[in-house]
Amino acid sequence: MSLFIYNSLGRTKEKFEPLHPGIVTMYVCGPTVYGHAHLGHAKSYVSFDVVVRWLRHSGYRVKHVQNITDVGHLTDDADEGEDKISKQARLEKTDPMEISQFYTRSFYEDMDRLEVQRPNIAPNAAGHIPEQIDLIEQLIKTGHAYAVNGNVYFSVESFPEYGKLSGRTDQEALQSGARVEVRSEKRHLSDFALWKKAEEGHLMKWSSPWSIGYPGWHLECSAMSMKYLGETIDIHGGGMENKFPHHDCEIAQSESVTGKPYVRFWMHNNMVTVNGIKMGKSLKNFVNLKDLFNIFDPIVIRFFILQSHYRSQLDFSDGAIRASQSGLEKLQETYKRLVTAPTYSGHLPYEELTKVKLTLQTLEFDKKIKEALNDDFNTPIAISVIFEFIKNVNSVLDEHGKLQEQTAYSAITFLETYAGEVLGILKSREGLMATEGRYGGKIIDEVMNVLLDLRAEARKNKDFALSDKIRDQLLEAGIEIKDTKEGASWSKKSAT
RNA sequence: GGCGAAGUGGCCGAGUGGUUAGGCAGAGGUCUGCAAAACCUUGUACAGCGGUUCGAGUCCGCUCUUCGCCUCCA
Repeated sequence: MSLFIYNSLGRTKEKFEPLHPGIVTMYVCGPTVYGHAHLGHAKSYVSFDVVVRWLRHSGYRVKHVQNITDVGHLTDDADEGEDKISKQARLEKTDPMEISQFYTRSFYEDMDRLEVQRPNIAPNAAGHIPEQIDLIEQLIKTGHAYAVNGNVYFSVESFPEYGKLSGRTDQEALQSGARVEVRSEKRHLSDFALWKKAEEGHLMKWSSPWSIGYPGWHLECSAMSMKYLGETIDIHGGGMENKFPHHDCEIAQSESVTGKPYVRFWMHNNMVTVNGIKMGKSLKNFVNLKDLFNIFDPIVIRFFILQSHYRSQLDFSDGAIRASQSGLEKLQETYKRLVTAPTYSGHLPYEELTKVKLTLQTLEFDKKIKEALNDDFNTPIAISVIFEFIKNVNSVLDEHGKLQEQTAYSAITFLETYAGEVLGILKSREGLMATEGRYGGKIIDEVMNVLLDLRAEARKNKDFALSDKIRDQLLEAGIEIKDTKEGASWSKKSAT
């Protein structure tokens, strides 16, 4: 069974084979660190995290590079020429470096909580100025770039394929709607900056052969991708909004220098809307992850994201997340039930054996879920397979109250592999058994066992007043009791 | 204006030429001392209008609507 990936370059699903057998080189556009991460970051990085996890699960060594953009892109508002990080630094009356460090840490905090595995290499743009200057020099030398007044521009006309990713290939047509050209030092309106001379008061600047200034917006990805992964990489991921101009510019810069394909597979994830509307700074509807995590468990957000396909727009709403939360709880509960279910060795009576074997036949589920993930990382389908599976697990446990050892083992393995290792939506066994954290989960477990024993005894003596009192009071304390065939169990009720 | 995506049952959200997506919510039932949970049953949805086809949410055309990008943005 082969993996097929939708390649934005060509807009079709293509069979994926890495350039070098066994090793996948992958670059994902990272965040600009001038503010806390929001829901859009979550969607992007959770999606690509599953890509990495699935490739690794499939046996590849994945070399995953994700940049940190700490050289701010230019802002478009009144503070002309000032970049985002400089601006934020001025607002916060501090050093740009401090800003980018602060938000870099904040970013990883949030990603960690979302169970996003960290990249192998996380290079930052400010730390790779020489590499970027070097790339510009090569572009000038080969006639693809020119310097004017301390600025350097890439000459779009020198790269006939410019725009091939986004489909914006006809540069003349693109210009036709534009206003009569303001006298520009650029040779062509579509030419883009590789190096900008720093204006008065610009905080982040470096010396270069052309001026004291800073690199253009698109350069860092090309420079760092080629430095750490080579001239041609297997996968480059990013948000759809970056197709043009960012990714098209990357292609132009890189391929002009190397003469080789820059990226074999371009993957673009789609955007988040909030209650049906684009999430945008101007609309003031950015959903900050730190705020969101106060309301919902980060793993619920992760699950919510993976319930839709990475190439689809995802609409965020309170109701939708709540629905996901209920669904995920069911999955977690079933896993817990499975892990704690009594098992027995030996054989089942014939009719039970056939039933259990048929219903918990994991091979079939294994095949289905592999097919889904190999089909352009179709996580919604993968999740639906997991739900079918847990329904069968519950069904068998409802009927028998116990599982044959081998069945239990393969069922647990199935969940831990796909829901856990690949999708990252399963809480660890320890996390399920105890209340999280440092407050002595183990002790609480033991106290709960005492309470549950007492209640079981009360029920046995038909002292329902007492047993209900225990149940009701625990519920008030946020602990829910469930009576199943395998005995009573408890779980923390979700906050909402 | 240019480039692109999409309109699916109460909600979210897959799929795609003929067979159940899945989750949440709802209804009925089983189980239970009661409840919760779980399980079983239940929903004949694919924007509208034409066309292709033995057969279309699924392909084609038109219409309507929504959304994204073209300016920093995941």
